[in-house]
Amino acid sequence: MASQNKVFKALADPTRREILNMLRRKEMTAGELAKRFDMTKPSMSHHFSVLKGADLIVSRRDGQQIWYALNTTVVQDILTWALGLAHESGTQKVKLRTANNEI
Amino acid sequence: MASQNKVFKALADPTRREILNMLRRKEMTAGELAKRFDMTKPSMSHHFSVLKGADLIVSRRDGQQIWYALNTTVVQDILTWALGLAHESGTQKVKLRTANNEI
DNA sequence: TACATAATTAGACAAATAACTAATTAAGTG
DNA sequence: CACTTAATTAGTTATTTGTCTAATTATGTA
Repeated sequence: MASQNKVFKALADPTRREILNMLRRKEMTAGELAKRFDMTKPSMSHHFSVLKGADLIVSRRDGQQIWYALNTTVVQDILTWALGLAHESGTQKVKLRTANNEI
Repeated sequence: MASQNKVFKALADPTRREILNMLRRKEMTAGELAKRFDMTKPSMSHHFSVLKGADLIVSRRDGQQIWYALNTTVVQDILTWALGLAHESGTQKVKLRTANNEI
């Protein structure tokens, strides 16, 4: 995990959690994302920067626009952390699968 | 979930995450917990209060001591949230089981 | 009651955070 | 080049957060 602390600090803000939610299905540009919040673009830029610093999102430039996408690897790390809490360690091994039995 | 925002704010501090980790296996008293951190008891008390406010821990008094224990229900809520992020919703249903196939 | 122990509450303060406006960078277009 | 659009960076400010010391509450015991 990038830095566990950066990840949890990033998740502490509701705007940033909502950004992650919006990126769940598809990548989006900074402008597209910003439009959906009642906040200035510089403020949104700051949130993108915090999410990037935590490795929760990745970005790429395409012309004038910057596309942001969820980094599911770090989300998996959060899951692993929460699983460690949820199930007393040592006594139980955990498996995490989809309905189709994929990892 | 108590209030999703309170939960994530509570998780944002490394001391509080460590407290949760220590409560993973067994409940502990405020004093026992406080001893293990390089911090005053009032500071620890504050962290307990934040964790309680987020419903991440529960407490009971036994004589002079207050016992704290992890509330695994809310930890499950965090898992559910992270699962929602990790797997694009709609296309996949998720199951979460232990090695013994318990829920 | 008087004292000790466990823990919290109150209040102060420095550091971190999230928001804004103004300025800047980068890319596209006439 | 001049201008527009997309986005970020710089700098300011109010609020929140984490820590401390001092005071208080609650319980147990001689």
